[in-house]
Amino acid sequence: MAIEAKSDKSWDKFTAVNELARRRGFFWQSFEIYGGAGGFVTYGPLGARLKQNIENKIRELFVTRLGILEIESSVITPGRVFEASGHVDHFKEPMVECSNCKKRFRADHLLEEYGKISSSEAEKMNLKEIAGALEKNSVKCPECSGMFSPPQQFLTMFETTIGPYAGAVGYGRPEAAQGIFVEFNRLYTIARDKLPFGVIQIGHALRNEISPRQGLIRLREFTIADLEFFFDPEAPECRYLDEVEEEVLPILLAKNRQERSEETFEVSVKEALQKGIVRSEWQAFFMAMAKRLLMEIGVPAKNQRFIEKLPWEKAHYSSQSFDQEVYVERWGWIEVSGHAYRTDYDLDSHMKKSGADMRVYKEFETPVEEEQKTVKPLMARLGPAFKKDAGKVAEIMQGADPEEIAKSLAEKGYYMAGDYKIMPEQVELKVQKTAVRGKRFVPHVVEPSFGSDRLFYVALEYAYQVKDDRVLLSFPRSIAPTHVGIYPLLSKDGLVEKATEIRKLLTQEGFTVEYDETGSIGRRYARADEAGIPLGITIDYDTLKDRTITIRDRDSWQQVRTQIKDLPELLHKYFRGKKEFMEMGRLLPAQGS
RNA sequence: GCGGUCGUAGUCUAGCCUGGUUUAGGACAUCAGCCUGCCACGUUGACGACCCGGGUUCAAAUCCCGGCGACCGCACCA
Repeated sequence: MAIEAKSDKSWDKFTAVNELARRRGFFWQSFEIYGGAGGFVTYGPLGARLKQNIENKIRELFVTRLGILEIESSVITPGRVFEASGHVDHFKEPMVECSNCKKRFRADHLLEEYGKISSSEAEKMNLKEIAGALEKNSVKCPECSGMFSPPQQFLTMFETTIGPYAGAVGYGRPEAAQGIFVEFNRLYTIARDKLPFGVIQIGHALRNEISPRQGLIRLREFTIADLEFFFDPEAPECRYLDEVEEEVLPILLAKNRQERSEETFEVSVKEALQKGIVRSEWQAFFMAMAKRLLMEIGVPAKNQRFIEKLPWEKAHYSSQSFDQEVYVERWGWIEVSGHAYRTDYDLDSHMKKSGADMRVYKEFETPVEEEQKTVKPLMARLGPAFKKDAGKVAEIMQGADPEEIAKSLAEKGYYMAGDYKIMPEQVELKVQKTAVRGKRFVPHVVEPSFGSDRLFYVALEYAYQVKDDRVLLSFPRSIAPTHVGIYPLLSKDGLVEKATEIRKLLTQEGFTVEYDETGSIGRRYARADEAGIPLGITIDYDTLKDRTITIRDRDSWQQVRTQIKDLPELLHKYFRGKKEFMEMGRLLPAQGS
């Protein structure tokens, strides 16, 4: 318990939160009966509900309010998808181990530092080449000058085969984003061929972390909320910008980070865009939304910041990245969301790999007149000249660049179509004027990506409070896993029956309710505070007389008295943030023991 | 993966060094009563543990080895 735990020197919030979480059923490490497995957690009843509530906040913010489309795709993904996306190449690291001191190093980093090999060069090398390069440059262990073991690749994606066929390699997705990109064409149609539009997916992702630690902060299986927002790079304006312009973003710039400065500077969204700190309006918009999301789950603005990623820290697909970080007691700043400008990288890669056309068509406001040279083979002349090869010749010419044909005919007096010599009189050169009404292009993407488990953790940590040696979880009311507790003051004289009635009334209204009649009333309040239940309804003898009850506030422990019949409406308003606790009834004088 | 520290009921912990004293002790939580007119009251009782495997020994929670897991540091974290 918190009371004893506090006197312990090793006490910190992380430990306390994890302990409470396990005890009260928010989450715990999975597979405990088999000794546990690192990087996997089970969310218990309260945790599962809290997590859903947080994820529903994301939905409310993006799906409901902005009309972002939500999809759900599979975790297991054919290998080609992640070959195209670049993950197969980038999600593994060549590592060497010093055979003397056993320290492990990234082989490519060693080559960059001691072998004067550029990072792009080092990245392209295979294991043999790396081994060779290490030897050639006589790279030794920087710690103890020992020799290295042969380099090995460590792939951080979970690999499997799809069906019984060894050749059908599949991976557990390390992000939900690719599930959106691969379905782009269909989604674009469903969005009725209009940009901009966004698609979100909240689901599990897998990363075979070398050493997952830190509880919920780094898991091997976790929930990610990836939002891919597609827009026309020539029309990059964000239509909701005015809603967030004045929102202040605390930003730690890459150039300051390189000077080892931790100084964030506060800019409004508007300024950040004007000064070019954030390059995309949509990205700035989503950063502002992310800040609001975190505030809504209980993290004050002063404990949030955005850091710009250094070039080598950025994901392979990103042209500008910011991490949203939240301050937690144990580890300092931890990432809760990433904001990447993915440009057209992913769609372009899938186009190349799959052959599917993922461009969208854009009509110009006014059609553009374009002059185009065309070559028309005159079959009447080609026929007699080439006999049965004439068809083939015509085909070659139609595949060739008309400009080149014209140029050759003009300069040399003939044109070589493969092995065939074409004379000017065998073709008709024309300049054709066409009205080009639009063009095809690959949309750009900005991606906000939230780690659901980390949001969950920070919500828990920020809700954690100690008041008079009692623990309470002060969740914002909109994410509280349980809405109201219902308590008969005593378990006799008809109070239980009355309480049961009220319980039924409120569950039918859709509230999540915890009914508790065991132990003293104080104990039940304490239990409820620890589960983060914002309101408690107590049924006492006056209830039987005048049909009123008391509502108790978790955070202030104050009580108001009100009519049972008003409860449903009052509670609905309270949980939608349209009524405050003190407005729900007549305040009762503080009751002490 | 490496090094250090550690692993006893739901939670926290005593015992381990120096093997037998233990039917493994306590606190809190939980459950069933009694009590109780608003903040972990009191009281009676109940439930409940030596991470897993092997070894040493007449005897292992205790000593040794291996595994798993946790925390810290190193490395890693697109």
